[in-house]
Amino acid sequence: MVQEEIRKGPWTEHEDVQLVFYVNLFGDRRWDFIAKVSGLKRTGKSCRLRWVNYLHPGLKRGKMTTHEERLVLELHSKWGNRWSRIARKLPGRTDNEIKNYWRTHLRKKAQERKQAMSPPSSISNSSSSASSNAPVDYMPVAETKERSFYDTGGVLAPSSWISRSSTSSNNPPMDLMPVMETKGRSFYDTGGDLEIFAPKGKKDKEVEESEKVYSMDDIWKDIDLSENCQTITSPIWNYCPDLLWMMEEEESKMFPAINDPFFALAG
DNA sequence: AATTGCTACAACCGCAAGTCC
DNA sequence: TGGACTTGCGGTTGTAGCAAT
Repeated sequence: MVQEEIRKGPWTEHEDVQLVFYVNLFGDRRWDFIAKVSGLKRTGKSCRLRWVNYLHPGLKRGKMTTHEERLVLELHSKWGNRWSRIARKLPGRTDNEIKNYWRTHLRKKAQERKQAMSPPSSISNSSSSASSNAPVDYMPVAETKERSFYDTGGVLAPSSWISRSSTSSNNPPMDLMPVMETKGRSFYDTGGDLEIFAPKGKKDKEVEESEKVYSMDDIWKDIDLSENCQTITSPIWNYCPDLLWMMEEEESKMFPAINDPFFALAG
């Protein structure tokens, strides 16, 4: 069999646009299907990841607020490395983002906290073992230069928007806008904007549980709020605000696959 | 100015759970 | 009911950019 070549590595802008288009068309569930019909030489998995972590319109970008930071600390101490679960409590943040943030920033904070709370007993001195094998990541952290991420009043644009030259460099510096502390509906809960393909009755216990703490009323209120205000969305949407109508116009040119009989099914 | 080490984050991998037939 | 397939999750890696030396 001739196996089709699978692309890996950084996504190009064109791939992003294409993925956004097809997700709008088919919803954000059937990733293998999307990967196939879109003509992207990516796996469904890869498409999903790109969407969830980068392209989803509900994504909040920019620095974690102190509120979010505190929340992460609290929830992590409660749940451990259940990143997706923690992410559900921070609308607009992804599990990946939180995971990364934890590793680079909060591990130390958590450890300090823990030490402050418990008497200084025998603290293991394995500071070099910042290895990822450690169970819950309360690692002793060697004395390092600490950037004051706590007192960033303003919002710094992530370097990826400013100076990354490869994948996302062409995206706009949307993070220069102030980050609003809004709580949008976590996209993990929704299965995306289009739920036509979403499996029914799949609401897990965790979500229900989380709703006890963060009620749907709150969530929808927040959505209203964030819709009225100018929500910061993922870059591709800022970059191509008129993406959808543009797509309609361009689709036949840009994505020949759209004319496939396949689309008759979905349309 | 060049080098080195660190930070930030996108993306991949493997596994487990869920769904479909 | 069980096997194949898909999706979701957590862990890990790769790399660009920046600051310190």
